[in-house]
Amino acid sequence: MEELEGYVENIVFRNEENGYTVLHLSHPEWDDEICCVGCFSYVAEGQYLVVRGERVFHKEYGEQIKMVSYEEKQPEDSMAIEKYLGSGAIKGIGPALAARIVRKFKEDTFRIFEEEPERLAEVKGISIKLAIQAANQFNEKREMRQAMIFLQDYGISMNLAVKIYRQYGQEMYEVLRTNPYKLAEDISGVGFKIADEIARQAGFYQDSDFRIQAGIIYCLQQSTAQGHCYLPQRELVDVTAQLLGLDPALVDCHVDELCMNKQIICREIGDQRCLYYGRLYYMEMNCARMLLDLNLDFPVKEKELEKKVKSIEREEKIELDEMQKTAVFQAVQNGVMVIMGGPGTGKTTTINTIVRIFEEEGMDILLAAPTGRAAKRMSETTGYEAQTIHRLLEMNGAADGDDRSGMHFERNELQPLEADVVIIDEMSMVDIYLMHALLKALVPGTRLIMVGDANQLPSVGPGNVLKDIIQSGFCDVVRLEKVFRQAAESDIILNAHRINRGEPVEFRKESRDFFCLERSQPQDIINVVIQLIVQKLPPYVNASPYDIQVLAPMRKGELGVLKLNELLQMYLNPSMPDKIEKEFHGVLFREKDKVMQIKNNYQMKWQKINAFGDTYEEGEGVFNGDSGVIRTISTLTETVTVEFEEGKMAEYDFSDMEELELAYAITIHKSQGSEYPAVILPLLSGPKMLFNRNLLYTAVTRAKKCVTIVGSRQMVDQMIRNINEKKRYSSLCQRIQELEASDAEMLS
DNA sequence: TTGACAGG
Repeated sequence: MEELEGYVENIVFRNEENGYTVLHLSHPEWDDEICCVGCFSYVAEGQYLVVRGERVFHKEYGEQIKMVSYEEKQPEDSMAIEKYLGSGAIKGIGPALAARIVRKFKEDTFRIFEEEPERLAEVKGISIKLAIQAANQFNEKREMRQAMIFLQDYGISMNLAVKIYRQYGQEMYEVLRTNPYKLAEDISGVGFKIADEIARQAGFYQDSDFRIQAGIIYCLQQSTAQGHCYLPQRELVDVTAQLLGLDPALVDCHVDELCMNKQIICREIGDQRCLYYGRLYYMEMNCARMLLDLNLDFPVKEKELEKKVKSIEREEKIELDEMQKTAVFQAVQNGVMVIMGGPGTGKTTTINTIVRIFEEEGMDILLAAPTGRAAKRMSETTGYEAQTIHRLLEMNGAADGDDRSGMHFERNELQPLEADVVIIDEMSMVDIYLMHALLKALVPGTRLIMVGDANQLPSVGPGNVLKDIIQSGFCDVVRLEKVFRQAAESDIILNAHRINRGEPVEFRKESRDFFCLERSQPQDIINVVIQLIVQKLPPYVNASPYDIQVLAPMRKGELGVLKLNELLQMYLNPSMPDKIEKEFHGVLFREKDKVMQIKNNYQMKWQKINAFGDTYEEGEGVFNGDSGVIRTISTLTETVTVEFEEGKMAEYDFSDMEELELAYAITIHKSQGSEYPAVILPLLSGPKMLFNRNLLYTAVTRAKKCVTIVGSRQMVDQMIRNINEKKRYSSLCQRIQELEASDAEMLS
């Protein structure tokens, strides 16, 4: 970590929504300006800053400081004061006036501004009016600094303090005194917890109305982190009461008041009162409306279409089965449709044919997926450029961490996507936010084709978008069920289907691709895993140990990814005198290690190099979930070279290493969208929320040739019985059905 | 207890 101080010479880029800023810092003693990057809540050119951060090397923009924290500082010597005043920090005062002011008042300048502003007019060229105005500005900044210090006493970070001050200004003190919980409402980044702590310090009662209401809203917001779009009243009241340490009855009577103030929304589903955080209610509602509006009929001549499909089949040397043909026909005829299918059911072939048909009509087609990797795979399998939905919609300004406040999409109802067809793959990963954003950017007349496997892991964000759409029955859904892969009669596929149906898996003695080795102690499980990956499986599936993937449900714990990686590294890639190592954030990376990129990086350059050392292909972009092997580590150039699939070599600066993780073992979540010859699955125990049917299904279907579960059979059965996404409260399905019914009524 | 997305 470095610390440097200097003037903000110029602001190269600034996103006002979230503060993401690129700026140049200068100092009289430096030869060159230094570029700093980060989320600066408030900056202006001419400010004097103390910046702490890491020195990194950006491939395009060179050396820069990645800001970790910063503060504004008042300059002290007269040179610095003059520079500060003259920098434009105070309106009406330029370099010339600043010089004159400082020549007169020297080190006393700042005191004059604060205490005797009228004396500024003694300087030639400064009127009384300008003097007062300048002093006011100056003092505003001082007040801000005081406010910062005040807030920091409550344990509030600098960044939050700036946000709070920007929101309320001097009224901040009043807000803090009367209702600190307002902070949680008005300021993203201040949650109930921080507000509650401030309130406690300010002497608020445990059962104050403000506290209870803020608590209810907070719990509703928090429930979205569990994937809910709403909570039944009973459940909401119970969790809130628990959080606040109060009696449920006391909480319950506040719910109605919040509904009346429209702070939360209440709707009945069946005989159950459901409470929504407003934004989510409107999102579901709008999604339903937009989906229905999008679902136009496009009449076609079936004979001609059939002919076209035939000729594509001939050209591509493929043969579509009945369901695939149905999918193609529906795609052409409907504004909205869903294609569902597990791995190996021919989704790719179907998408390809659909793309070809539309292409021959000269239509504009856009392909996208919710993750970078899925998009990349879509590009590879279709031969058309696919991108993340976020990029498609030109996302802007998502801040780090959980703060989604600044995030928005440039493509929306005002500037919709210009396309005839939009095809989205891996729809199961799309949450209600993303769906809403996508739909807003589509106009009726554009076809929306959604492809996915509803049995995979649910989306990160709230909602059961794909399942709700399918269940609502408003559009055509084609289910591809026939398994084309050669392993059609394999136990992997059979068991995957059993898992889906909720039946116990069969471990047949004579099975050739689906095994369970029962062990009850973590250490035994680890030993078996190592034995499998080092000795037994490679010859069995005819692959190298690096092709075999260990998948674990969790990161932490005795059987977590972190621990497993440490051990597997020891056995698969032990330390050797000639292997260079580099520690980063407590993890040791070594040459020949199997690693994975954990963040989309569109700038990362890669090249393919032939046996003579010549580059024969190059490009950009490494995606979240891509795995590779460390080829070289250079302590001299401070770089790590990683070889990804197809010999793509990418060079990481040491400071980019936060984008890499060891990948002998990865979480099942991370494996979604990838396939491996063999999968080893250590399963023993863990939280019920996580150990569910989807997770097991996702893990099992990653394997092409062989699945080996090591651990508890009982846990396997438990997971199959544990359908927890049923517990995701969402109502997109109901909203669609309601609107569809009322549309029909209007027409009749 | 796990997770994605981007900007000069």
